Amino acid sequence: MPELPEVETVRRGLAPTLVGAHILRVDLRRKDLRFPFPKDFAARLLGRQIIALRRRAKYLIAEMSDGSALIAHLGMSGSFRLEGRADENGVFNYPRSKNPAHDHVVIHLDRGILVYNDPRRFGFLDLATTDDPAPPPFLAKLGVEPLSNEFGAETLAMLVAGRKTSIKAALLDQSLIAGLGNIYVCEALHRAGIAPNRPASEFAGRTGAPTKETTRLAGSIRDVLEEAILAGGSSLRDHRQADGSLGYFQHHFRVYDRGGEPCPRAGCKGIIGKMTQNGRTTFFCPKCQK
DNA sequence: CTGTGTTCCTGTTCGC
DNA sequence: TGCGAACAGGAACACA
Repeated sequence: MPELPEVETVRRGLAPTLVGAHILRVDLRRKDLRFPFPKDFAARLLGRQIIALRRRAKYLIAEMSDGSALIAHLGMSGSFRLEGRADENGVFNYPRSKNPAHDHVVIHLDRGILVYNDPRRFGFLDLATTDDPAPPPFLAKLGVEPLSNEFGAETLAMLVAGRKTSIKAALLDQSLIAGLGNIYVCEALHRAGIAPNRPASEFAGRTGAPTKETTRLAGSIRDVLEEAILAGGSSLRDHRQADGSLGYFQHHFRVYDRGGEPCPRAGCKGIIGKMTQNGRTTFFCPKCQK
């Protein structure tokens, strides 16, 4: 589920409750997720107040009153949920449901309970502290934020220059552009009418000036992310009312997971195809993506 | 340094 | 209907 738009949607959903909340208790229900929890993880969060909830690429960052920060990556199947109803004594209880499978971390706040659930455990939580000025290496390696002002056709052209790999693999590389995943790369390439297996370096432009294609691609990336965030925001209410397993944006996909269906581009008679690139499935229209 | 294949894990879907 | 195989939104890691 979680690429940049999903993480941003989660951030917006959590922020009103988390920002300003104090951490009263942290329960780790296993010793690791993808990685072991950092030393004294729970103890170091205790008593802190969350003063901001930010997003960097697919990471959520909860900034604490003491300058430390809780960093979360949802991997493939991670999610946060809030259990916010107090009992008659004003105490928040966990668990409220009988069988909370894969609830690995339970953070008790003064205004609710934040639960991290992750069946596949590809996600992880980390803590950046004030004693250690160097940001965690996985944040330091991240490339440009695709919705920032830094990102545009010129930046994209520069980033792919000299790359021997496909444009699809380049767009998935988090050290170049940070936040795109398999779905939105497929979607952006379709919108831009670009074949996923073309060499990335073709989008560098010959004279340093971005080509029309590169400009179109940069625009498509921005558009699809922004639209997905809007749709995610509007369907978050549904997500809360239902019991959690509904995706946010899948009805808006034009190619992803639509192999065999007609291409939705106006006037295009193509049929959406499927191929594998670098071990990931690519969906594309062989007719209008050149 | 760059590019690619493997690996971690469980749940869901697919094909026989 | 049942059951094993294939596959899934990610990315660190090992290696060519």
